[in-house]
Amino acid sequence: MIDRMKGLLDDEADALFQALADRTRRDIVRRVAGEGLSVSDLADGYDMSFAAVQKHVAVLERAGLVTKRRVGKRQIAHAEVGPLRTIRSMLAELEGQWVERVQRIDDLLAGDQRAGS
Amino acid sequence: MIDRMKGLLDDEADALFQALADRTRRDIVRRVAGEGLSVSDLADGYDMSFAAVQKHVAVLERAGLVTKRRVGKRQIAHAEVGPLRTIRSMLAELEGQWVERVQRIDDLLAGDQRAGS
DNA sequence: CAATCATACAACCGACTGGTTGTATGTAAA
DNA sequence: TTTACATACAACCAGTCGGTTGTATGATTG
Repeated sequence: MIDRMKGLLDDEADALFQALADRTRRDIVRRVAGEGLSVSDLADGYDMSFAAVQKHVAVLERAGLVTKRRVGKRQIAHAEVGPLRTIRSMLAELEGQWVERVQRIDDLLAGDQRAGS
Repeated sequence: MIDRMKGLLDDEADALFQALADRTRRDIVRRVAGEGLSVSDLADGYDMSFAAVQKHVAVLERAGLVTKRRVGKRQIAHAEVGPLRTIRSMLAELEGQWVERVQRIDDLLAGDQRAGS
């Protein structure tokens, strides 16, 4: 594994953890997890300006956790589950000595879903 | 579930994700995962001052990811695996394969996912 | 077309972060 | 006790973050 690749992985991990290190952004991910929501609909749910919510969505988008799809004049945000699994496998690695056991549990719980990032 | 408890959980999640949102701190967790390491031994591994590494360890300690145990004049840092599992279950919740079940629980217990930051 | 709604983005502000250096304290060894 | 080593902590600095307001652009509706 070349050094540059490790840097990229670290960049991705930085972005993912940083994106989730804010309760509003975690809540946004939860709310767009099922069906998508427009940025305005999202913003209505929080006691802050539209622009603030928009910036939160932008952070999630840059981290790859959310994608937007334009529908008419609205921009619908959807959660991307792949990066979440990436984080979970990173955490599994961090757990170290328990990594195999945990991974086995994950595979069981994930069931139909593929496990690689 | 009272509102204050959700706030505490959010505080914990904020601290955990924030603590892991730095590659040096993730590396520290990796390095102390098996046997512990003194702060100086840790600091030798990074191209930054001892004080900087010490502050990273302090952040991990505040988040509960690392504990220190004094041995002689050294302070040995150990990784705590519990909080890592806490994060992993939070991520599992976010992933949405359990979204319906989780949503039902949330609706029963609180109803208000919206977090005024 | 004009008017309106949804989004984007820039500029600004206070607080926090990640690093530095310097100094103080505690423990061990001579 | 003196010396040296390991840790703690305060003060400082530049950059980032989470929020604000204001303005501009895009798409839908009258």
